[in-house]
Amino acid sequence: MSASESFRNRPAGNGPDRGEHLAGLILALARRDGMKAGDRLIEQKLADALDVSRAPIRQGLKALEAAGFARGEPNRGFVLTRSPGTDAARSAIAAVNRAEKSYAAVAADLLARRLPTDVTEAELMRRYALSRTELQRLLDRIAVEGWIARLPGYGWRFSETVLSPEAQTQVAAFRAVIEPAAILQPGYQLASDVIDRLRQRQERILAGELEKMTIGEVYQFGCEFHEEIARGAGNPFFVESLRRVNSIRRLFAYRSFADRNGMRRHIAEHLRLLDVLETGRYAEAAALMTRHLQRPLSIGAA
Amino acid sequence: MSASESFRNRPAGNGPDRGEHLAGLILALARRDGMKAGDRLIEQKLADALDVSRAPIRQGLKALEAAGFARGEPNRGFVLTRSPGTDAARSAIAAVNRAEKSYAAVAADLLARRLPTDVTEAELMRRYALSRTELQRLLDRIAVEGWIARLPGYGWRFSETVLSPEAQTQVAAFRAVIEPAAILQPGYQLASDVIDRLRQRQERILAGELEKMTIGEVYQFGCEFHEEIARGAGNPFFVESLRRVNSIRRLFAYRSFADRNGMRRHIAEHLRLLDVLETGRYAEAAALMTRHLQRPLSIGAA
DNA sequence: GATTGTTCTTTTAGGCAACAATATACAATC
DNA sequence: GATTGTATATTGTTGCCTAAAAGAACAATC
Repeated sequence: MSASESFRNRPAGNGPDRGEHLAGLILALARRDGMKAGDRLIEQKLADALDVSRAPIRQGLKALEAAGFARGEPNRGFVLTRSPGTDAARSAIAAVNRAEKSYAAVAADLLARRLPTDVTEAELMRRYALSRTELQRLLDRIAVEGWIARLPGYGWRFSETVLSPEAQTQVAAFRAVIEPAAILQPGYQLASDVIDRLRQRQERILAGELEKMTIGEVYQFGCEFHEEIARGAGNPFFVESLRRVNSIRRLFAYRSFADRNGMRRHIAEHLRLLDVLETGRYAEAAALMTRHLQRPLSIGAA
Repeated sequence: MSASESFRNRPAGNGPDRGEHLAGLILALARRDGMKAGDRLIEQKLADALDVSRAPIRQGLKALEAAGFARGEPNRGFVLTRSPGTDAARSAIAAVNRAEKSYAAVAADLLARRLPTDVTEAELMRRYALSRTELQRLLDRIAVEGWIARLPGYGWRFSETVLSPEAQTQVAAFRAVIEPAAILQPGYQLASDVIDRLRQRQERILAGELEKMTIGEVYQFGCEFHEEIARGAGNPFFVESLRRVNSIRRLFAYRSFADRNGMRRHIAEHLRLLDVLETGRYAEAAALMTRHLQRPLSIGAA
């Protein structure tokens, strides 16, 4: 068998090791649900939560055990051995897979004008050393986010407008319309358990987790917060359009840095917003949201 | 060569015959631009307009000649022989390709609850007799429109909310927010040539073309009108989100019928809107748009 | 000078077969 | 009765190869 032979038919997966990828997802889930060391990791529950079958979950659990975060015993399944909120856990989660890396690379290259607006698949495959399928997945994802589109013939075209320098301002303007309007929709309501959950998470961050979080995580939580608020309108199109612009914002976030003080004020505003929403004063909440969105916080943290 | 041999490596194309497909696109373009019999069909112009190279355009022109809509002379290219607004032209355009048919079939099956929310590619390939690539294109398109998404493992999941019965109301509510807000954006302006073009098209429809148009065309023109208005805000995210919901509306439009009288009033409102926009009275225009969107016109014709 | 006709290269898509990843069904265990 | 362990069926991916579609460049023609 030649050296190159060993690369033939290499496993598909979404990265160097599908198991590790899933380990990260499981850990992230455990973290989000506030699980502690000693809690059981039930395969079917995880599978349902992550929308996969038990097979890949199992691989993830094995990888998690190998990394020292879980322990498995025969016929008893796996148990979390460490709190998923530690530094080590975070670095394990942060072990991004190939797909994510290529995504970031394309975004960076595009923003730095190192890519032409029109590209062919073969060109991209070479440039980022991706298989056809990997590239297809990547392009599909980008297409859904709206900053690339298939040309009728061969090739793809990047959206010029969506990634222009003005895009950030335009996203802000768009959000300033959408988000308050969502709150003002007739029938708007946010279930009290949702409010509680959001409040807890914000408080946990304010209490100390902020320092331990990566910029990506802070950004992620911010987006989820705002999307959850918008969801109260009971109209998926508001949430959808918000997600869409958030995915664009994330592109710019790759190059932004953290402003911890601004974030504190920002999170305080989130909590205030929750208070007002809880009492059903929606007009006031919408006004608050409008003001909140006007603050010129550094990009990665709304 | 065996019988099955002749099907091996059959041309890619987007349907039974790529040439006919392009003939349709060319005809539609000619129609949209109001071309008449005798006008020259310049290859490069068509190629640029349709984002393709001259090669496929050429095939389209030949197909058009074969269908009797154009005549080609050596070293002179092609000339339109009939007005593209006739019934025959329409049926030629309506000769939808396989891709479009599958799209419509999936939409219909889904709306009629004949499809489960979770589906696998293999299942869909069998059901709609599509090759893998054809199916991938179809799924990608649907994913961009936002009513299906890839599952982490095998298979795809249809969005339950986006196609629920309430979706139409929700789209309306969303548009009622987005469209007037777009007009109210600071710096909003609609170039006078854009206004002229829109006005001409609307007047042409009102003058008589309406009777000759299919429901799909009426719908299409309506969408383009509204998107063009939104474009005046100079913010692509407004236009983008509008396009997105319009593609959802189109799904429901497949089952709706025409209401010619309602449409007349509708188009009259469009013209009135253009008048107000032309004079820069944006607040008034936004109010007009709000009212316009509140009219309960039958679905396929906004 | 613009447009068409022609040629040549690049790029993409299809089919096939092997294989890896996933899902599912059922037995074993706590 | 719920959960884990295991076997089996199904699904999706990969690589290679060929053919066709698209793009680009250039000559010919009006």
